[in-house]
Amino acid sequence: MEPSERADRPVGINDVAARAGVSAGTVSNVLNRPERVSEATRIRVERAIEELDYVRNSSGRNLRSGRSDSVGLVVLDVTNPFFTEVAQGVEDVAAEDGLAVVLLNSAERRDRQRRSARLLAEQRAAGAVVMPVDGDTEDLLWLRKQGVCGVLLDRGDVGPETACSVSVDNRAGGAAAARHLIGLGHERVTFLSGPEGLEQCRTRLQGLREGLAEVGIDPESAVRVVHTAQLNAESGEKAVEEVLAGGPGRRPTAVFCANDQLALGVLKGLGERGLSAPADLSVVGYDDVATASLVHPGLTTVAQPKYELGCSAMRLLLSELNDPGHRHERLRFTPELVVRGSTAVNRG
Amino acid sequence: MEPSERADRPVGINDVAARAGVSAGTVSNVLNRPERVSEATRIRVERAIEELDYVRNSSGRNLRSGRSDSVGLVVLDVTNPFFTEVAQGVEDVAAEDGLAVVLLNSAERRDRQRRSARLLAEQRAAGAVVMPVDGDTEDLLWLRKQGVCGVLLDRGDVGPETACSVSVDNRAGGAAAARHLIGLGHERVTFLSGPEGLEQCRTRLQGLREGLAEVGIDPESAVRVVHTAQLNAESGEKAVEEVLAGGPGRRPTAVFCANDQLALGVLKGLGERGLSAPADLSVVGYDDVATASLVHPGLTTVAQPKYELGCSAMRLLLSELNDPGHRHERLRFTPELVVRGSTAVNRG
DNA sequence: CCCCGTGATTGACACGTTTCAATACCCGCT
DNA sequence: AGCGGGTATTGAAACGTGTCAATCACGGGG
Repeated sequence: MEPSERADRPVGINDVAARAGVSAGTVSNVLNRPERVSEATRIRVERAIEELDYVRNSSGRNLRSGRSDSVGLVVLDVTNPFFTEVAQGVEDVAAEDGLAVVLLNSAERRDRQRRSARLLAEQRAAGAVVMPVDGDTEDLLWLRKQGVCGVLLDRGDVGPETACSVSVDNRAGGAAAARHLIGLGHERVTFLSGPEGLEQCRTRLQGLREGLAEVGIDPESAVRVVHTAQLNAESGEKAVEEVLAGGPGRRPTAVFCANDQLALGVLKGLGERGLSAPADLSVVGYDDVATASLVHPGLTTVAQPKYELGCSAMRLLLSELNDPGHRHERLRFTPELVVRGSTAVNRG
Repeated sequence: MEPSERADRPVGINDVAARAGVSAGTVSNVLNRPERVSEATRIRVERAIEELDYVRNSSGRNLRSGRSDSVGLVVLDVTNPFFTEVAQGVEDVAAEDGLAVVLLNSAERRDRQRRSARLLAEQRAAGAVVMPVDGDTEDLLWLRKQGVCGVLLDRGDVGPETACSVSVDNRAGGAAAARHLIGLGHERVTFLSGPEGLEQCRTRLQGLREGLAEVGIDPESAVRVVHTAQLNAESGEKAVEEVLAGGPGRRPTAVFCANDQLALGVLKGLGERGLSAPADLSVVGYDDVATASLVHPGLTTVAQPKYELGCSAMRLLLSELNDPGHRHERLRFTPELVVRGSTAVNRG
């Protein structure tokens, strides 16, 4: 139709310039600093852009500026609703600034985390929000050395002189669960943990113990710890047997799970054995994922501000990117206990 | 420490070349076609790369090649477990080929879908897997015109001469649900749909009707349709009232939900009214998300091969990218009914 | 001793954009 | 008419990489 339609070479800024009868620099100005160009030419250029269906090539732009306009989000498990809500927050805030979010999934594996970091470095990403596998912040530090500023999210620790970080007070969460259970008269509780060595699990356990100690209960004898292979429902279901074990006298009256997924698994496992919460066992989870309110009985759980976590992490990142007087910040949220039906007064 | 450590200008291919005493072209060859370079120099270059901690700049590479090495995945809702499982599949397959996945969230909004498309075009993404909002394939076509080859996933339709597509046979899914309910003696069923006009909902409903007609039941009188504002649990919960409405004689004995989220909401809503499935109402969902097996009673649902959906979409995309003799393909899965506790024989 | 073939390496250019110093233009004032 | 000052536009130079024709080094064969 249009005789000026060239071969299949994509249309570039020069084609637009030619069509509008101006230089490439002017087109660039129209795109980036419209105030510097007269209205007449601006309109002419805009029409040319429209007519040619020009879309700018960000490779060129990034090459020139040495910086890309996308940020990375390295997440531990895309299928875990906790992380996707965080991602939602990150993305919404990033969108306000026109930044694209590259979602990388480390699947809890160090090698994949490393690959993700390399990738972001190669892209010269503007920044990255990373939830390190297992508290391993090495890749984050490497990224920063490469000039990609990174914010630490929810796990691990680097000094506040090194990078921003946002986290939730896991100790307080554990203590809140403890106080709730004590208030209901529970004195023997099992902590259902994830794989050994996970920092967040350890800290939640620590909070639980401290909460018990506060009221004079000896944590050593009152809490027993059971480890699972993974932080998912299947593991929780399988662990029910072991949670309940220990002889009738020593059978716990409550279980505090490191994770909602685990807790949901426990609820299911109880049902399969003809038992139920809270009659046979009070169950407390952690995270407050959407499903927690859908099961019956509803899951009592320690709620984390997931969406806000993502938002604030991204805001800190934006501040570091745009604000020249930026000082690293260490943001810390306090979780809140949400009481639903899975816990009740101990009638043991 | 190293006196050769330059200013904070990032190290480029030229720095490596200088350090190794070769030309930039040779370094590039080491990186991209190692077989063309002698072993001695290759080792020397590799050491230089190591020593300088060089990471290549993909802006330059992409600019040169006119193509980036990442693919887009445009998804309707990052927080919906259905989509995240699909994303998992896409990502796993992409990782095999060293492609990065940029996850874009259209949040069911046309404008955000358009933004995502623009972004991918600007990045000159190698390809895109897109689940169009509301069957709107316009952006996909535009992307293809821009040279970004796109695969259509799960919704909408373009002719197979235009692009590859992967979908699930929604009609068969609806029919399977119908057969199951008929087998249990249900003859009055409500279809709980999403917002009006969603193609997938319409087709599932159509399948339901056809399944009923097969055995001589008149769909017109047997099925009633209730629409909700969104395809989420909250909407399902709110819709319970309306689902149950219609007077005792006309009260349905079963409800078929367009979505597991809706179905889970219905289960919750029933509980809040002192009712329960399947005693008061048999409930069937669609998708088989992880939660479906965790609630009590377990949710009978039409299972979609979510992970495989993602894998195949990405495979088709890879084929189009790498295989010169590629022919567009239209892949179609058949869903499978998973029977759990939320449905039972009609004792009305 | 020269020529030629082969394989390794180089040098220069192209990719599409932004930036910035330099220029062209216009207007009002002396 | 000439000049100063402001604004609009241009032209050329980067940015870091991949490619490819041209060159170089090295031996073997005539």
